[in-house]
Formats: sequence, C-alpha cells, structure tokens
Amino acid sequence: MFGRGQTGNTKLVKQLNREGILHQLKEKAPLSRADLAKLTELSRPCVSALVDEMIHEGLIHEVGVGQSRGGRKPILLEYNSQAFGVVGAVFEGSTIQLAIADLKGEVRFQYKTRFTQPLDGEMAIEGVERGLAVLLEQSGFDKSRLLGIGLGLPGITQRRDGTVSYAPSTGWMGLPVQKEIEERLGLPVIIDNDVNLMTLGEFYKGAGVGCSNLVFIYVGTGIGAGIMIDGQSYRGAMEASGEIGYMMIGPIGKRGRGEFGVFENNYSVPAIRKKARLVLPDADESSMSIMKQLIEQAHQGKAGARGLLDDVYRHWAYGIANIASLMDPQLLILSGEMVHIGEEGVQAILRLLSEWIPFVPRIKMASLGDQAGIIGAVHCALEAFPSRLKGK
Amino acid sequence: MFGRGQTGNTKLVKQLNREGILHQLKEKAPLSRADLAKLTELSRPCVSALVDEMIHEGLIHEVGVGQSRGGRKPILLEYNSQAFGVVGAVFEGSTIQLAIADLKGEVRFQYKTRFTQPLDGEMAIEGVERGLAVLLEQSGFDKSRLLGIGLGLPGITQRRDGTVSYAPSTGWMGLPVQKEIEERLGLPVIIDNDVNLMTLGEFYKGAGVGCSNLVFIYVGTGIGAGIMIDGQSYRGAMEASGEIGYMMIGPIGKRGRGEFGVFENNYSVPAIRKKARLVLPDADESSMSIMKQLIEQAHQGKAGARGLLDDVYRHWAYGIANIASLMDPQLLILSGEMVHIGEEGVQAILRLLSEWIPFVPRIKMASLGDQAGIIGAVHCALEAFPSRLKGK
DNA sequence: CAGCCTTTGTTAATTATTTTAACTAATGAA
DNA sequence: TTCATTAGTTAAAATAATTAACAAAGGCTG
Repeated sequence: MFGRGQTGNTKLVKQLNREGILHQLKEKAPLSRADLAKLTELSRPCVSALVDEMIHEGLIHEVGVGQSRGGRKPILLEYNSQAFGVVGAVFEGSTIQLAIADLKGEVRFQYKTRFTQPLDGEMAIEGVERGLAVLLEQSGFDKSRLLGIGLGLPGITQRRDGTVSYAPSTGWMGLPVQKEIEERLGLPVIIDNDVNLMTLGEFYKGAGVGCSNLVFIYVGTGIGAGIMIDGQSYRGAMEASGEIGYMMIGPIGKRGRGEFGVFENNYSVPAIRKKARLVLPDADESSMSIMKQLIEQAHQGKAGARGLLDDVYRHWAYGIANIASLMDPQLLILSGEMVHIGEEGVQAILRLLSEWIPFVPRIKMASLGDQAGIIGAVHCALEAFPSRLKGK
Repeated sequence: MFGRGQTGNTKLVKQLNREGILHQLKEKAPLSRADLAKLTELSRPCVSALVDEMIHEGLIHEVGVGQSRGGRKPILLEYNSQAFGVVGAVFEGSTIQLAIADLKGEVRFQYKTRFTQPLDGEMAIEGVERGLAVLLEQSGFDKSRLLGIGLGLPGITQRRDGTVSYAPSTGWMGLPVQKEIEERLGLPVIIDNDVNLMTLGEFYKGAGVGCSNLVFIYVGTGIGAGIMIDGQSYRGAMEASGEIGYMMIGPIGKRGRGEFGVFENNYSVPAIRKKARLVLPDADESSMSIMKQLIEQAHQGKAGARGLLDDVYRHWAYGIANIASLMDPQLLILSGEMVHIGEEGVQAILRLLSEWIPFVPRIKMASLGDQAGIIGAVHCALEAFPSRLKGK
C-alpha cells in the first residue's frame, strides 16, 4: 500500500486526516464540514473534530454560510492561508529576487535588487539578508510568522547538506549556502537548483497545473530541464537530474573536461547568438530575443536566418525527442528563449517529432515568465516547511 | 507526509504495520519479535499481536530459537514464502517462458516452449494455458495457491486495461491479452513490457539489488530501457517510457512514420550486424554474439572491425550520456548484447562519458542473463497481487 | 403557515488499535 | 544461587475513528 515498510500509530492517522482536510481546502475552498466528509471519505464527526482543532490552531477559518441545498445552510470553511508565510529567493546572474508568500503560495510582497557585478557568495548572502529586512519593513509582516526560506541558485545543489556541489558559471562550488543563511537570518532554509524551482513554479501555478508528470525545458544562458514525476520533483541520485545541457546534440568539438555540455555549447542562447552573427551580419546585438530576431528575418525571406532557424528547431526537437522517448512525460513545458518561437515554432517542432517518435507529447509554453523561479522557490519552502507541524 | 490528501483510519495503521513487519522479515529473516519491534519502531506487544495473527494466517512461521544475547533465547520468525505462489510468463519472439515462484520471488519450477514460427496472439495465449497446465502437473503445485500471473511481452502495454497499445514487431496492437488469459485461466493477470520486467528482475535479484534509482538498458533486436525511481518502476504517462530506440542517435535517414526509432535503426544488434557485413566480409553469420566477433577481430588488428567497434561504443555512449544527463541515475545496468563488451568495453565507454558529462554514473553489467525477464515477471505479479490481502 | 423532508452539524457510545507499565520466562555470568 | 538481561505476554490506559441518534436550520408542499 505505502511500500518501504513504514509503520505508524493512531497519531499518524490523525496527521494524515488533517492533511487530507487541508489538502481539499487548499484546492476547492470554500467547503463545508459535510463537503469535507464526502471528499475525504471520513465520517462527519471526525471531520468536525479535526476542523475544530485546526480552527483553534488558526489553520482554518469559518467564512460565513453558503446556500442551502434543501436543508440547513452549510458553514463554509477556508484554509487560512494568511496564518503563516514563507520566503522565496532566487539568485540569478547579478540579481536577487525575494518574495513573501502566503500558505497558498500566493506572492504578497516582492523585492528585487540588481548588482553591478556578478554575485559572489558573500554578496549574495548579504543581499538576501538586507533584502529580507527591507521586505519585512515595507510589508509590516511579522518575521516570527515566517516558516522558512526557499532559495534557488544556478548550478547543482545538494539539498541534504545545503551546499552547492557544481556550478561552473558562478564558481560557488562547495559553498555552504544553507547553513550560512540560516545562521544569519535565524530561519530554516532549503536550497534548490534554479531550473528545478521554475519547474515547481509552473507545476503549481503555471502551465503545468493539474499535470503530475511533466518535463520543463529552459533555454537561456544554459540549457536545463526540470522533472516532475507523480507530482513530485525528481532530482536524481546526485541531485543532478535535468542537466540536459550535456546531451550529445550538435557538433561535439573540443572542450575542457567537465565544462559546459555539448547541447548547451551549440544551442543555448549565447551559442545561437554566435551563429547568428555569421549568418546575419546586421543583427541586433541588443538584449532583444535572438529567436524573435531570427523569426523576423526569416519571415523577411533571408535565407541565412531561415536556415539557422530551421537548424535550431531541429536540434531543440532532437532534445525533446530524446527526453520524450526516455521519459514519456504527460506534458512538456518550453521556457526561457523557447517561448519566443510562438505557435509556428511549436508546430515546426511537432512536425519533426511526429516523424521520429510514435508518441508525441503535449507541448505548452511556460506561462509565468521570469516569475516562475520565485514562485517555485516559495512552493519549495512550503513543501519543506509545512505549517501543520506548528500545531502540536 | 504522504501527500495526495489520502485519509485513513485505524485499519490502515494496522495494515501498514503488518506490511512493515513482513517487509523486515522478507529482507532480514530470521528475526525475533523483539528484533522486529526495534526495526519497525513498534512496541513489543503490538508486534506480538500482529505476528500471532499472521502466524495464524500462515504468512509467518516460527523456525526455532536463536542464540541468547545474555537473556532468554529469542523465538526466530521467518516469512512463510511458501504460503502462496505466483506465475511469471514471458513471450519473446517464438518462445514462451513460464515459471512458478514463491512469495520471495524465488523461482521454484520452470518451463520453456519454443515454437517454429513467431507467436501470434492466439498461439501465445494457448501456449500459456498449456504451459501452465504442464507446470502445475509436473510440480504438483496447487493452483488455488496461485495469486496471479505476471506477463511480459514486447511492445507498449497498457497495464490499466491490459491491452497492447503499440507493437510494430509483433502486430499485437490492440490485443486484450490480460482479459483473454484471465478468462481462460481463471487467475488474475498483470501485463507489462518485456524490458520493464527485465529491469524489475535485475532490481530485485540482479545487478540492481539495493539500488533504488536506476536505468536498465537493453540492446538486442531492439533498444529499450527500464527505469526504477525511488524503488518503483516508472512507466511514463502513456506507459511508453524507456523507448530509447527512438532517441536521435546516428544518421536519421528516411523511415516510415512511427516505425522503428533512429537509435534502434543504427545501433541495435541487427543494425550492427548489417554494418559488420560491409567491414568484415568473412564475418560469422551464425548466432554468435556480434560484439564478441567485433572485439575478437579488432584484437587481431583488423582496422575495419576496430573502426566499427569504436563507432558502436561511441554511439552507445551518446545514448548513455543523454540518459545520465537527464535522469542522473544512481546506477546504469547494461544488458542484452551490451554484456559482451566486457570490462574493456565499459572502460572505453566510461572514458568517453568522462569527456562529456560532469557526473558519470556507476555502470554494471546485467547479472541475470535471459532469466531477467521471467524473474521480473514473477516480481511484477508479487507487486500486483500481494498475499497479505488474503488474510481478512 | 404547518408539517415534513432534507441537509448540516454535534453528542455519546462503541470499536479498533497502539502504547505503557507491569509481569513472567528463560538465560548467562558472577 | 543470585542477579542482571533479554524475550515475550498480559492488562489497563490512551488515541482516534465510526456508528447511531439527535438537534438545528431551512426549503417545499398542500
């Protein structure tokens, strides 16, 4: 039934049932006690007792009465998502994003700093400290109501010991980020890879809502993926899953051992930009999306742009085909630079896929933009520091 | 704690605890009641009660007393793995393999038929019926003690409805295998893809023992993979995971839509054999392992063989690199034709991998040979039809 | 608008299961 | 022989769910 030989006692049942009730309330509020009894398949007295207990603890609120369905009017209940809060934080290049969210994961207050230089470890940690202070002050949120911090950063993170184990781009390897920040801020911290958190964000609040089995692909400075299996983030044996920048796609060339991956060297944004320079000497070197430029120029009939565009679609499709054939996900979410290829680009990729693989997955664009990471960070904290432990 | 909002009552706790006790006994028998109390973190009276109940039901046996550890001698208990049995069955090309195993998954009786022609659906079903009859007669095993049948077949199987959804090689698409056999034999049936079952076999009894996070790769007539995540078989959204024969590795060429995959077309056994014919005109066309031949000839200094061998290693390594970068498995198990490459071949592949990816997974050869499938089938049945439900 | 049926929610008794504490049994070592 | 130790059991207490009965509140019908 549950596997892994875990045992339990009546306390476990109670916790399970409390969780069951909260779970329903988070998804389908407002609900009456009677509704909850039906949904959880618990008896009405049991639901009443647990609900009353949780109302006492402040986890649930009564929010008025509902319409009668031919009898006594139901007393509607809602999850008191304001009882506690969590912090989400994301480091990215030279910026730090911070947010305070409620227990539903809705971001209430947000803050962003941009530094003039790429963050080093010390700056980053100090940045979070100062950012949180500002956020608490401006919002008037009480720090004692914060359950913890979910923190996203580039590179491979070891969630267990809270360190960064591999990060060629930032040089933070070996940094004990979690411990440092926990000591400085006096709040529990959970760290995770930035792409994993974007995946979590899209899963809970974006294009992946309602889908328990998906792969999220991000193309930016690097290329990475996040995996949700059975509603749970899959991080791999050494927390290094989703490092698809290392897939063997495109020319292999010569490269230092253990540096950047082949796929990334050929089809990340910087790589495409470099190729574009050869094909489009008059290309816009601004921060404008390289894919938008390519598409525009291809529409104008420029053969070089058309050729490169097709090449990029083809190789991205290789990556997707590899992922789909191995994992058979319910849904694939495209993000980062990929969102700029539009419906036309997706169709081009789907056309290629249908030539190669028998089961073509559903493909959607990411819907949260650059908020995905911070929203994911918030949910990461909610997963790691559930409020129910507070009540006895 | 458990997620997914499931609820329960005291019955659930009891079942959980019974499972916990059985789980320990399956792994570490013989154990005393006191040992079990420590291992399961249940109280001694509780363990005693549950154990006595299961002894009554015939699930557990007392097997004498053990050495005293400074006090009263413990009464040793063992899981009564002979209480019931399961059947494993595998269809492969023109052969049917059948086995009866005990509750530990140890194969007790085995049977194999070879037909002169490739199996069609009707032949296969009749073959299982007759084979089981023979097996029951020869072994004297009582059919009423069989919990069910685990059945492996090539192609993509839908475990839910028990049909074959995709099988270009056998033409069994749409066949309601499960229902047919259940009706004919009066035993519950669970079906699964053959490579998934081999994976399960290696996981429970072979190279993957003790590793909860692995990918199994099979190269034979086709190329396929099986995935274990967190001790559970991962089958994907449409039960089509592990179809790595469709990875984009090697020349793409022209091919009918939705036929065989690119990787498979280039680096499966038939594909390699075809290439070998060009390089080695005097090659042995017998059933001898093509990799053994290649390696032998390469050792004799034949450049053509050496070149093809390196090419095969390189492209298999591409596949492995793709899998490892996406999934970060704890262990990779090589099987089928791959087991013939030996330590030397594995080293060659590992050397390539370490050039391309930062985290090279542990690699092992499959250890069960052609028994992997049938052993997996047996465990598949054990997972699907647990005996504990029998007792009340 | 009175009576009745329905839905919501609570109360009290019952049931299932675990735990705690105390006890018996068996054994090796001093 | 005695004592400390480990194994296993018994009886009472504790926890939490369910069942059955009831109270509260509202709509509908004649």
